[in-house]
Amino acid sequence: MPEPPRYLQNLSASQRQVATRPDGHLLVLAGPGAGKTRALTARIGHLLVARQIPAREIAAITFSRRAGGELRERVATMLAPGAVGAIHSGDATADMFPRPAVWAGTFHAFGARILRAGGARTFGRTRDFSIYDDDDTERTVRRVLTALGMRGGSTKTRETAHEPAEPSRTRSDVVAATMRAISLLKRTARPHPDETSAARDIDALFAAYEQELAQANAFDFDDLVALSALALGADDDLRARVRARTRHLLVDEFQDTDPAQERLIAHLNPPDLCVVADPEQSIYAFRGTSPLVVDRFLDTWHPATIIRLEQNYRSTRRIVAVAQRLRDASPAAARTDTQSMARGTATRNHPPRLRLWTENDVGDQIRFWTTNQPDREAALIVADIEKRLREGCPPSEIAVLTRTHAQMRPIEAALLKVTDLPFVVIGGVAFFGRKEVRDVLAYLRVARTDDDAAAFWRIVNAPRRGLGPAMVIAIGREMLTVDAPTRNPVGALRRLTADGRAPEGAYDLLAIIDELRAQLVSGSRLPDLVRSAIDLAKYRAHLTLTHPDDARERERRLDTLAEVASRHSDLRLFLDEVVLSTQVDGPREDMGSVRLSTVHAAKGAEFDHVYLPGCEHGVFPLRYQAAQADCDELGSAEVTSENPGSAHLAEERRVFYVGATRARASLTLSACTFRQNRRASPSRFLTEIGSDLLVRCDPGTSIPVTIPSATVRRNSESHPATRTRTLTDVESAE
DNA sequence: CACCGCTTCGTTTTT
DNA sequence: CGAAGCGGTG
Repeated sequence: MPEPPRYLQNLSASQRQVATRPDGHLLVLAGPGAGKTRALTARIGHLLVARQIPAREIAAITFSRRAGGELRERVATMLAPGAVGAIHSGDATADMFPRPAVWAGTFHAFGARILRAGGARTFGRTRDFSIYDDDDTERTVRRVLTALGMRGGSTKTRETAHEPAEPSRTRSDVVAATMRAISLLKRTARPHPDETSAARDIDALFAAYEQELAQANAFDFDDLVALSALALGADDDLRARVRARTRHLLVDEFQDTDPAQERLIAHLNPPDLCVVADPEQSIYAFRGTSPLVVDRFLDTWHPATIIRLEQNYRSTRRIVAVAQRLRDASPAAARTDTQSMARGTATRNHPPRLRLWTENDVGDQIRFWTTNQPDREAALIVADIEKRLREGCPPSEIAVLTRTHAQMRPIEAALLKVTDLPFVVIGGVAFFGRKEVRDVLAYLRVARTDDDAAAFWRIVNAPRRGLGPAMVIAIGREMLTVDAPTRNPVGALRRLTADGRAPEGAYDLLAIIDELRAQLVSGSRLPDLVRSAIDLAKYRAHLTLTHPDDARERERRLDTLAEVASRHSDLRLFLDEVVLSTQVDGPREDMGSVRLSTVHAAKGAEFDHVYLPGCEHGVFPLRYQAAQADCDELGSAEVTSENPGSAHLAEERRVFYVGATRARASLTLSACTFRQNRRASPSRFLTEIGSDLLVRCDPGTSIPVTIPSATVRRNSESHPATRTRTLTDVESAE
C-alpha cells in the first residue's frame, strides 16, 4: 500500500470522508473538539492536490477574520511545510492571491468583495464606497431620528411611583431598538421595506436611513451580505464572475448563518458545497440565526450527504459527559430525536442528533462551588488561577468565560490586584473600537472622500473647535441646499466658511482635511498619514485634556495604530480591514495571557482550564425582558411561535454548552448566593448536568463538601434518567 | 452658543 | 467607565 498523501495523514475515518467526498452537497455535523478545521483543511488539500482544482475556484467562509487566516495558513503548511511565509495571513495584498492561496474570510468580507467587484453599481454606489460599522450606523440613526422629529420619548421619563407600566424609553433605548429593527429587517426579511412592515415608524425610519447611506456612498454592515446577494441576482456578468471563484465553497460554523447569508449562498449556487455545523452551538439568535438553518440546508440542497464527527479529541471524558448531558437537555435535540425515532430513521430534513464520545482520560472532577457575592467569587477564581500558574500552567491555557460583559468587572478588578498576572480582556471594547483610534481613522476617512458623512460628524468637533450642536444643524441645513448627488457635509462647511457664516474653528478643520488630502494624493505612506492626522488635529493635547488619567495609554494605542497601518499600502484596503475586523482580530498582544472573555467571543477557542462564573438563575441563563418583543416580531418566528419562553432558554443552554466545551482538562463552575443585593439561586443547567457529574466543593478548593442527604435525594429523584446514565455511557461508546 | 464640571445611570450576546 | 443630562460661565 502506498502511503496516503500528506493531507490525509492522521485523519479519522470520518474526517477522511469529509476530505475526499466528491462534489455535491455535504453537511458535516461536528461536535466540539471533533477536528472539523482539520477536516476542512484536508478537504481543501484534497481539492488542490488530488483533483488539481485551481485555488481560485475555492472559497471558505469562516466566522472571524483570524479563523480565515488560520485556515489559509494551515492549508499552506499542509501542502508545503516550511514554506508558510509565502502566504501571509494578513490582507496586505488583498487583491492578488499569491500562489495556492484559497480565499478565506467572513461573510461580510466576502460580501464587500462582491460589492467592490461591481455589485455596488446596482445600488447607485461607486466602487470605492465607504463601509459603515455599528458606530457609524448609530450616528446615522440618531440623525435620522432627529430629522424626523422622533426624539424618542422625553428625557424626563422619571418613573413616578404610580406609573410602572410605561417602560420609560430613553433616547438610547429608541436608538438601540431602531438599529435592531433595521438590522433584523436587512438580515431576515426582504431587502425592500416597501411592503408591509411591522411598524409604520420603521418604514419611514428605514427609508430615511437608506437615503442617508446612499447619499454618503456607503453600505452598512448588513448591506454587505444582503445587498451583495441581491447584486448577484441582478447582475448576470457579476454573478458569472463570482460563481467562477466559488465553485467549491466551504462554510464553517454554518449553524450561525442568518437568512441573508443563506440567500447569498443560494445565489452562488456552488456545485460543490460543504458546510460544517453543530446545531447545539447556534448562539446568535439575537441577530437572526436559528439552529433550524441546519434542517433547512437538507431541504434546500437536496440531496445532501451527512457526515458526523462525534469523537471529541479535545476534552476529558468528564467534560464530554457534561457536554452530552447538556445536549440531552436541549429541546431541539429532543424534537429531532422523537421525530427520527417515530419514522425509524432520520428524515430528510431532520438530521440524526450527535452522540459525543472520546477516548481521552476521565480527567479531573468537574468542580462547582458557591460563594456569597461576585467580589468573593472573583477573588476565589483568581486565587485558583494563581495556583495553576504556580504549578507551571501557561497563562494562555486559562480562561474565564462569562455570559455578559458586566460580569467581567469584578473579575478584572481581582486580576488587576495580582501583580505580574498577565491577562487580556476580549470582547470589551476592541482595539479598533477605541474612541481615539476611531477618531483618528475618521480623519483619514474624511481625507479620502467628502461623502463619508458619519466620519465627518465624528470629527467635526473632536477635538473641540467651537463647532457645537448649533453648527452641526447649520451644516446639515446647508447640505440640503444643493442637488442630492453633491450633498455632503464637507462641501456644506466649505460654503458656510466661504460666506463667512462659520466660526474660526471651521477654517482649521478644512485646513486639516485639505492638508491630509494633499498628502494622500502625493502618495504618503499610511503610517505617516496616521501621524499627520494626529498632529494636525492636535489630538494628543486633546487626549491629555480630556483623559488626564490614562492619556498615555491612549497615545500608545495611536502609536500601535500607525504600526498596524504600516502593514498596508492602500488606505481603502486598510479601512476595509479595520471595519471588518472582529473582536478577536485586533493586533495580538494576548499570547502569554490569561483570557477573560464572553462565551460568544470565545467561540472556536480552547483552553486547558476554563472557569464559568455566574452559574445562577437570571445570569446564566440570562433573564431579560426588553428586547424579547422586537425579536419575536421580526426575528426567527419559526422558533418562537411554538414556545417563546423555552426558545430563549434553549439558546442560553447552547451558550452554556459552548462555554463548557472550550475546556480541555478542567472545568470549574461557580455561583453566588447574592448578586446586586438580591438573592440568587443556582442555574438549572447545574441540575441538568447532574449531581453525579458535578462535584460540589468548598469554595475555592477541590475538596468535596458533604451535602445534606435530602439535597442529594431531591436532585437524583428529579433526574432519574441522567442519574443512571453516567460516565459509563461515554466510556462504552467506543 | 459653546463648553466645563457636575451628577446619574445603566450594562445580552456581535459580524 | 461611558454616555447623557443639567446648570452656570465666558
